Amino acid sequence: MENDRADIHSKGIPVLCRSCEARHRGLCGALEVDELVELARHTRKGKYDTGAELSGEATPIETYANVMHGVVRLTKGLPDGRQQVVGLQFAPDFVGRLYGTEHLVSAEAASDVELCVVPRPALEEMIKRKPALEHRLMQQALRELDEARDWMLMLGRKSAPEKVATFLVLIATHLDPGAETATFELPLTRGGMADYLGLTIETVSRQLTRLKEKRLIVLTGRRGIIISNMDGLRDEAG
Amino acid sequence: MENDRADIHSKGIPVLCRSCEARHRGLCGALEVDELVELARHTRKGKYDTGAELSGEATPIETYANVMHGVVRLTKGLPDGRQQVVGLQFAPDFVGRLYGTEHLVSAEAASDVELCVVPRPALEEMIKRKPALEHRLMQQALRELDEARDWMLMLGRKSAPEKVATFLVLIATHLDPGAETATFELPLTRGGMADYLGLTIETVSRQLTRLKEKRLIVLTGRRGIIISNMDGLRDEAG
DNA sequence: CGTTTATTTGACGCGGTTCAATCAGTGTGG
DNA sequence: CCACACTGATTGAACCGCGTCAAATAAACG
Repeated sequence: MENDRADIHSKGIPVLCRSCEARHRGLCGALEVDELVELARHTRKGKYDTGAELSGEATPIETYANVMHGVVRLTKGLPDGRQQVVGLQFAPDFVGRLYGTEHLVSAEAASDVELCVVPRPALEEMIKRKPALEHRLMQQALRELDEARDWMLMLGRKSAPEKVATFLVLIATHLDPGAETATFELPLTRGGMADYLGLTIETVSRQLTRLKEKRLIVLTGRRGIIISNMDGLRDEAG
Repeated sequence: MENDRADIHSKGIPVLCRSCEARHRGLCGALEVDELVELARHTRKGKYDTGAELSGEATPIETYANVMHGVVRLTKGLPDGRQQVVGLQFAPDFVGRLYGTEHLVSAEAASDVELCVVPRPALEEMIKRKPALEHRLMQQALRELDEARDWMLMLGRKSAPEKVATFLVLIATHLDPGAETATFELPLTRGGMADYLGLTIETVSRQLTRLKEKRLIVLTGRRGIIISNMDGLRDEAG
C-alpha cells in the first residue's frame, strides 16, 4: 500500500525495481525510467541464506550486485585461516570491485540476503553511456574509503575495550543516529564481531560482560542487546 | 633533454605540466591539451619540507592536489595522541577527499614534497564537464580501497614479526617487483613505520634486528636497508 | 667535538590470546 | 513434553607477545 502510493507515477518501472531501495538512495537512482527498464532486462534477483558464500577471494568477477535486503560481509583471509572482516554492505549498497579482474575479498551473506545481480558487461557498458552512474559509484567508493580508514585507526590503535564499545556505537548510530538508548539485534555473532575488530571471540565476550557490569548495556539472549547509556558507551570508545 | 624529446609535440602545454607525472599516468592524462591549459590557469605549484602539515584533520577542504614529487602521509589521530597512518601517496597520486566538506585525515609531507595545487571549485567544475576526469579519480579511489583492505587484514590479524616483514616486502615490491634482492632507503623513520603498522618504535626496531640476525636483511645506517633474501622475507610476512 | 635526535637494547608488566571447561540457547527425536 | 545433542557464548587459568619505561648507543649536525 505504502509502496503503491509512492509509485503512483511509476508506470513502466520494472516489477523487480518497485520495492528496491537502490532505485531511490542507491545506484539506480541515477537512471531515467527507460534506462532502468533496459538495465533491468539484464538483472536477476538472488536469494541467499545466512552464511552462503556469494563470491570467493581470487575468483574471476562475472557479476556485480546491489544489496536489496540483508547484510553482506566482506572478508580477507590469510593462508593459515586467520581472517579479517574488511567491509559490511547494507541495502542499497553496491557490491563488487568495479573494473577489477578478480575478487580481492570474499563476500558472504551475514544474514539472509537478497541481491539484484547484474552481469559485468551489462553494467560496465551502461556506465560508459551514463556517467551519472559512475558518479554514484564514486560516492559510495569514497564513503567506503572513509570508513576503511576509520577502521584502520581502530584496528591499529584502539584497545579491546575501546574496539567493542566503538563497534556497538557504530551499529547503533547506523540504526538511529543521535539516540541515547537503543534496543536491537546484533548483525554479527561473537565470532563475526571478533573478525571485524581484530580480536578473539573470548575477548569480545569478556568486554561485553564488562560493559554489562558497568550497566552501559543489557544483553538479552544470544543476539539481542540494549544500549542503556549511549554517552557512557561513547566514552568507552575513546 | 629527455623531456624535450618526449614533449616534441607538446606545443602549448603549460610549463608547470611539462615534467609532471600526473599528465601521463595521473589525473591530467584524461585531459586534452586545451583543457590542460585551462586547468593549469587555476593551479599553482607548492613546495613543502619534510614534516610540514599540508592539511589538518577536521579542517575545511579548500583545495585538491596532485603529488608531483615526494611522499605524502595520511594519518588519523585519537584525542589522546595515538595516531595511525592510513595512506601513503606517491607521485602522481591525487590528494584530497573529493566532494567532501572537511578533511577526515591529516596530510603531511613524509619527505620533501612538491604538489600541484588546484582550488576545489575549479576542479569540481571541470569534472562536471569532463567525466573522464572522474573516471581516473575513481580508478585511484578503488585502488586505494583495495590497499586499505589489505592493510586492515594486516593491522587486525598479523603479528609484529609478520607486519614488519610485510612492510619491507611491500616497499621493495613497490620499487622493483619480482627482485630477489634490493638495496634502498626506507621512506619512513622507525616511528613512521610504527604508526603505519600499528606498533611501537621499540617493537619495530626489535623486529628489524631479529630479521638482521636471521640474515634476511642488512641494516646500513639509519635509513638504509639491503634485502638479501626476499623469499625468506616473504615467508616471514605470512 | 659536543649536542641533539633517532635507534637500539634491556627489564618488566599487562592485555589479550590460548586452551579448557562450563553454560545457555536451539533444535530433534523419542 | 522432556532428554539429548549441537552450536554459540561465557568463564577461568596460564602463557606470552608486545607495550612501557629506562638506559645505552649511534648517527646527524652545527
